[in-house]
Amino acid sequence: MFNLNPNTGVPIYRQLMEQVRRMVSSSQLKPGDALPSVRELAMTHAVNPMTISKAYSMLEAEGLLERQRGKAMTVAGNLPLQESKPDRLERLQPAIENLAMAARQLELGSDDVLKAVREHMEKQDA
Amino acid sequence: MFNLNPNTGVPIYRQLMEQVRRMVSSSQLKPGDALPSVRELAMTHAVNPMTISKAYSMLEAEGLLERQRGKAMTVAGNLPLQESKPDRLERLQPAIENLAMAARQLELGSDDVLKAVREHMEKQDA
DNA sequence: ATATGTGTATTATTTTACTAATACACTAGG
DNA sequence: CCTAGTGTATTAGTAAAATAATACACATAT
Repeated sequence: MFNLNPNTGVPIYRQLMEQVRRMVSSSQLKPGDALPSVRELAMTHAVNPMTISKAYSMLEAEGLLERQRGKAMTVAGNLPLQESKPDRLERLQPAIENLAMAARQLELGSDDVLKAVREHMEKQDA
Repeated sequence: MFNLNPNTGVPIYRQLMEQVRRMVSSSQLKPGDALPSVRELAMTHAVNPMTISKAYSMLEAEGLLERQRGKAMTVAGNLPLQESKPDRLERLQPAIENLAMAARQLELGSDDVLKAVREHMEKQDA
């Protein structure tokens, strides 16, 4: 469900927060949906439970998740159903800027970059 | 010349290392070329000089840079002139994978992603 | 020689991220 | 009631990242 890589330099709890935000934004996680348990995520990603709990707590502080004693964390109920495509494209911008910077420094033109992106995403769908 | 953002979670010295590697790979930095001085980079990016020095030292340990006492750091002289396009595309992969993951979680299709990338890169060239 | 420019070593401090091992409060099902 | 499942608090420790303030060794141009 999530993709947590401890070798990117990006803190694990930050990776998780960002990915939850995206999936809520696209309604792959809808209001009321339960999130994977802290211990389960910690197990499958070989990470300390408190690292997961930290991400969940910060998302609750943001108002994105709701906490109920003794039960699994759920997506907050007072959220717009799905963000518009422009809003989701806005969330994609940092990844695009990062890609564009790398391409510029590698002196790869938009044609080469677009081809590489297309090939990767088609492989993904298959 | 470089783009160092302290808010991404990625350590500054790692950002710098990666960007130097890319520009050497594309021969925007050629063997013998001097790099910006530690103090200059530290000033313009509001960063501690030792943070820059750490990146330079690690790149020297990699064999990418050469150090000469009292003089500026230079690109090592024993490097292949420019990496092939396939090799540079290989270096682009992490940025592509990151973009594809974000798109998948945002439920944005390849058409929308490609359009957004194209628009961003065209704006860049202008 | 002197001044200015390299990178670096040193020492100390602060902040952040992550791990570890327990224990607690609560919910739900048998 | 009891057990297994939630998230969390607690306390402690380790490691990484970045800052800060000096000081050193060397090169280069004046």
